[in-house]
This record gives sequence, C-alpha cells and structure tokens, in this order.
Amino acid sequence: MQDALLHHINKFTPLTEDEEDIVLACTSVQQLKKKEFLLKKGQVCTTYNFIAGGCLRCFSTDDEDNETILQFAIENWWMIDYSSFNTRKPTHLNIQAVENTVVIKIHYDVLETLLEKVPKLERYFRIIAQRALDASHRRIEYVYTRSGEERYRYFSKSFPQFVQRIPQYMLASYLGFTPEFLSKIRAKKI
Amino acid sequence: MQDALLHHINKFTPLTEDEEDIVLACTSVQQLKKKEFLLKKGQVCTTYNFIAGGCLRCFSTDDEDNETILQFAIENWWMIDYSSFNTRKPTHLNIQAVENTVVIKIHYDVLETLLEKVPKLERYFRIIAQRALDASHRRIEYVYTRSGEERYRYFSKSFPQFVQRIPQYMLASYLGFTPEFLSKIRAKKI
DNA sequence: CGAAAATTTGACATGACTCAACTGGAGTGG
DNA sequence: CCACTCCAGTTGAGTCATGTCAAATTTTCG
Repeated sequence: MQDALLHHINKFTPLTEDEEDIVLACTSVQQLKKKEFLLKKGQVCTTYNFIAGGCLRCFSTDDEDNETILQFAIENWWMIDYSSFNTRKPTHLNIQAVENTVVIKIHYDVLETLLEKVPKLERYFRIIAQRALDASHRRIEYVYTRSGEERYRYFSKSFPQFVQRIPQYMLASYLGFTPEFLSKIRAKKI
Repeated sequence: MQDALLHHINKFTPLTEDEEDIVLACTSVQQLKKKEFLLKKGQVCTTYNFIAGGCLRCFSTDDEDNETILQFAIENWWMIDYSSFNTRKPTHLNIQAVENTVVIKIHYDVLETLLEKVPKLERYFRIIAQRALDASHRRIEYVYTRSGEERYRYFSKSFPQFVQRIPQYMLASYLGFTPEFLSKIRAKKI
C-alpha cells in the first residue's frame, strides 16, 4: 500500500532498501470513506498526509457554516496544515474525503526521527514544498488576473478528468464563486 | 553584509564556522536602486534571492502593461521564481526594487554544490518553503473569504509600518483591487 | 519651480451575489 | 418498484461591491 509513497519519493531522491524500510516503519495507512473527515476544525493536525488514491478537500467555514474550499489533493499529493502541525495548535480548517480515499500518514512524533535517519527526505520535502509553493503562487496570480468565467474555462480545459470527479458546487467554491454563477457560465456554453 | 543571511540560517539550522564559510563563498551581494529590476519578463531566474535590507516586489503584466503585484519581500525573506529557476525557462514575472535594496544571491550553478557541501541547508530551505507555502495558503483563504475593504483594514492593522513604506497603488494591487477603490475606502474612514 | 506621478473624487457600468422558485436525479423505505 | 425525500443543479429578478473612465488635486522629486 505504501508503494505509492516510496515510488513518489524515489522520483525525487532515490532511496536505498534500508531507507525504504525506515520510511515504511514510520508511516501508517488510513482508509477514508467518502465524506469522512481526516481533520476537523478545532483539532490539531498531527500528521503529514500523502494521498495514495482518492481525493481530499481542505476547506474553512465561516460563522454561518458556509464552506470555502482552499485545496484539493489527489493521488501523489500531500495535504498538510503546516500551521497547525508546527504550532501544535488547533486548526480552523477541515480536511474531508471527496471520494473513498487511501492516505499514508507520517505522525508528528516520528517525523523528526525519520528525517534524522533518512536525511535525504529533507531534500524531498523541500522540493515538494517548493513545487506546492509555486502552484500556490500561480493560483493567486490566476485569481487576481482572470474573471470567474476565465478561471472556470481554464480549469476545466486543463483538468477535464478531475472536473468529472467532483460535484459542481465544490468546483465553484474552489474557483472562488457561487454554484449559481457556475451554472450560468455553463448554460452560456451552447 | 552576508551576516543577515547567516544569522537567518542559524535561527533554523545552526552552522559551524566552516559551513558558514562555504555559504559565504557561494553567495554574492547585489545592491539595487529603487525601481531597479532584479528580474524582467523574458529572462531566466538564475538565483535564489535573500533580502538583507529594503523591499522587492514581484509582479506580472498583461497585454496592456497593467501590473498585478503577487508578492512583496522585505528583510529576511526570500524572493525566488521557482518555476523559471527549475525549468531554466524565461519567466513571465518581474522582480523590482521598491526601495534601495540589498540582495544576497545564490546562483543556480552553485546551489547544488552548496547543498551537497552543507546538507543542513536542505532542511533550512525546506522550512523556509513550508512557511512561505503556509503564508500563501492563508493569503488565498483571505482573498476568498473577505471583501476588499476587509482585506485592506486587516492588512493595514497587521502591518502598519510596512504600509508606510509602499505607495498606495502597490498596496491596492497586492490586495487585489484598484487604487481608486482603496482611496474610497480610506475616505470612508472618517 | 515645474513636470510627472500619485491620489482623490464623481458619474456610471458591470461581474458576480443573493434569494427564491423550480427541475431532475439518487437514495431510501415501504 | 413505486412514492417520497433530499440534495445538486438551474433559472430569473433584483442588488451590491467593485471596476472604469475622466477630471481635479496633491505630492514627489529632478
């Protein structure tokens, strides 16, 4: 099951067999049913989470329980609330399975040990974070420079298979507008 | 001059004297006058850039040369176009000095060598990238969940000294609205 | 001091939201 | 396997936050 993770790490920083064994010893697998939560507002994020299969969403809620989706994560992506993880304080975010999902987790208590035993992983996580940072910057740029309609058309052109996997109201939230607005964009398409 | 960088690294991953010397040997210092460019659209980003003093902004431009400010970086922050740096391809971004600025640079050609000689820096850059990623995620959340006026009031309350340092039209661009709109928000304040 | 840049102000335009009603499909239970 | 419910999606009317454009004013700086 953890093969997906080892495979992913090896793409960036090849590991020896011994190192792979250490990684395996420091990870655990969790199966999430659709709609099940990996993290809820008020809890502390105690794990780094790698998605071996399925899809997670991370969202915040306001006083009226309106949800704003901040991220999706699918196969071979990490989903981590770094802020809560590092400060050990309760998060204001929620992480929930959009589909049945398999997550490989590294717990706070073993992360530092793991990094000491396999220092290569510092490099791996550096590269992962830098890529995610780049993606996050691009997203900000896109939100700032494009209209809602442009964002939708770009996203559904770029990730048609992913758009199929999620309900429209989640896509609307992720793209930063209302489900009604998305519906109207789609209606125009004819 | 590079003291600021060593000091910053030491806060996260203490270095030996030898290691500090290696870092010094792999960095160069550049002084930028206000409005001078560190990177222009069409060039390749060939350096990691640490701000020892001053302020940089990173912005994109559209067909009509309208600027959208994506990031500011002040003392003790890094400003890097990871995408261009890693792919070796020309960037679509610009990085310009908002004030007279001192930048400490690590060139592409020496970065890998430096990381080999001082592997601790993998950890340092991992932590830096994870923090920046967290900040970027918070920014997306803020843009998605707050009105322009709320973003302005929050930002100027949180960073009053920084708001003093930059022209209003730059702040407006960074916060995602027009200078006219910012002016109107301020007028209401009375 | 004068020119250029930044900011302010006002009139008007519009992208996107809200709210409410309606439609249609997916489960669920009898 | 039908009837019922419930949730996602659609549609329309009205509204509001913010944008656009242009002119007036203030500030900056050579």
